[in-house]
Amino acid sequence: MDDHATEAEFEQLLRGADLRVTRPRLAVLRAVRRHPHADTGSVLAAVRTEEPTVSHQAVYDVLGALADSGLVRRIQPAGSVARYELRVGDNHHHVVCRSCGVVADVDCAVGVRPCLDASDTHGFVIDEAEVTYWGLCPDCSTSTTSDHRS
Amino acid sequence: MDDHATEAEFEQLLRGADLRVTRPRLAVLRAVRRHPHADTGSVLAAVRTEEPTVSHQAVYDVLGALADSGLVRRIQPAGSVARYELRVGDNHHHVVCRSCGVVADVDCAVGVRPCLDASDTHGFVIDEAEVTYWGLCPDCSTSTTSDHRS
DNA sequence: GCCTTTTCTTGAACGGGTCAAGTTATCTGC
DNA sequence: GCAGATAACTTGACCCGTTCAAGAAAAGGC
Repeated sequence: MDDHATEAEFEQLLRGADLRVTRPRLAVLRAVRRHPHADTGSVLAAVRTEEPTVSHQAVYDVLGALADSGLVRRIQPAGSVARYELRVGDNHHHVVCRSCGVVADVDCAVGVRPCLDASDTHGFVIDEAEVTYWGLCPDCSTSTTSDHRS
Repeated sequence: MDDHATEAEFEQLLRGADLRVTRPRLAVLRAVRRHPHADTGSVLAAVRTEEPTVSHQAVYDVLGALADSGLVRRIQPAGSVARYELRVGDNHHHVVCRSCGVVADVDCAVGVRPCLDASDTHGFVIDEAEVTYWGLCPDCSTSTTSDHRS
């Protein structure tokens, strides 16, 4: 992997968002890039493989700051904890497995801004339409017992 | 309100789902009908105005059982606790206010099963497409400070 | 290099939701 | 109607993701 190049990109991203460049932040960005849709705990674990001293609070803070500046996207399907991904600004959506909870990316077939024209918005000013597909992942749909969520 | 009629309907619904008819369950159904998109705490409070002795655990159990049988629908926008509604099976969606969190119903303009044809589903067997619109409610979009979420 | 401000560490606390054991109530069959 | 079987409810403890608060550390501007 050309980590030097992306490392510099991450720095650019942070500076562009008026965020200081710190080791925890770079480590979080690397972790989210390596583990798309990872929850906070997984990000923390991944970060600590490179930066063992980073606190869990730092990871919460960093993920919050990155999400606020739009550098990462936070998703949270019903019944799941918060998950994060680097893919941002391309209006893609997610499939969630009802059985094991795994998440995958889906490009919406309709186009760039699908379903954004709701029929009656009750006076809401809408800026985003988020689509979540629910179903069973390949593994869970072929297994004999179809539901083994804890 | 013609509560006798709907009371009988609620009984039918429960029996039809192989659920015993109990006072807590009827009270929860009434509460959800009266307070669409209410969270568990609000449902509990509403239930206790009629059945003061109902435990919080009972409300969790009842809402879970009703949701599992499809008598109520559970929604959980990112950053929100679980919310419940009686409107079921009509494939409607929700607008959520980014500022105050209020939820409103939206009939999708596209049709009965919008966006259900995802471009590449990675082998998932999809059974539902859930659309969440994000924006500002009328109150929050007209107030001077546009963001006062706690 | 120094100063200001942001960021991180430490450690406690919060709250929605769940677990578990025992009691109560609903329904079925007589 | 009544008794037994089983589903549902009460009580109370507990879990865990997330947040709060205070002080220490480090990044960036001068």
